[in-house]
Amino acid sequence: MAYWLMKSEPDVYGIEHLKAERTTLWDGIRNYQARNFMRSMAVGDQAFFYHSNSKPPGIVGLMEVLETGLVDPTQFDPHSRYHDPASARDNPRWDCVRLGFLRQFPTLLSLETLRQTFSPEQLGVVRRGNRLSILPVADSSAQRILSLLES
DNA sequence: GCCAACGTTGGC
DNA sequence: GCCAACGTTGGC
Repeated sequence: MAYWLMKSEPDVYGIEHLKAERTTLWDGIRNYQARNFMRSMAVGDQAFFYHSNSKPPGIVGLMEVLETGLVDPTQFDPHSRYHDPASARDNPRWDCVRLGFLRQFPTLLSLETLRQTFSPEQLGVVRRGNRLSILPVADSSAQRILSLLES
């Protein structure tokens, strides 16, 4: 079982939304590197939910990968901000995964604390200017994050 | 609002 | 294939 970190702006889609919905399609990813990380996800993997563009930014919860290799429907929706006219229905460019709510942490684990704990090599999200919205998290880092949240 | 750190696009 | 221009993310 692998760990991931997935960013979302809480105003757009936050942990509260997922808690209410129970599961969600993680669509709208339009970055090839992030897409490829999604493609390497397996059912049963877990992902930290990271609130970006919020005060303060940080990890707020934990999700579970329920389904993989799903076609992202928003690429074919002309009314969606994620519409991609260059993507063909018989050869979709973008896909997504279905995630399930596991838990919301009682406290937020801030980016500042993450920076104090991890180097950019250990945890990509702490690197300044990292725009990737989906990142792998090493097992040891995931355990460290979980232990920080317990204390 | 600024800017770092990219990714994308398009002319050549 | 190179590279300048431009766009986006996201912290501060």
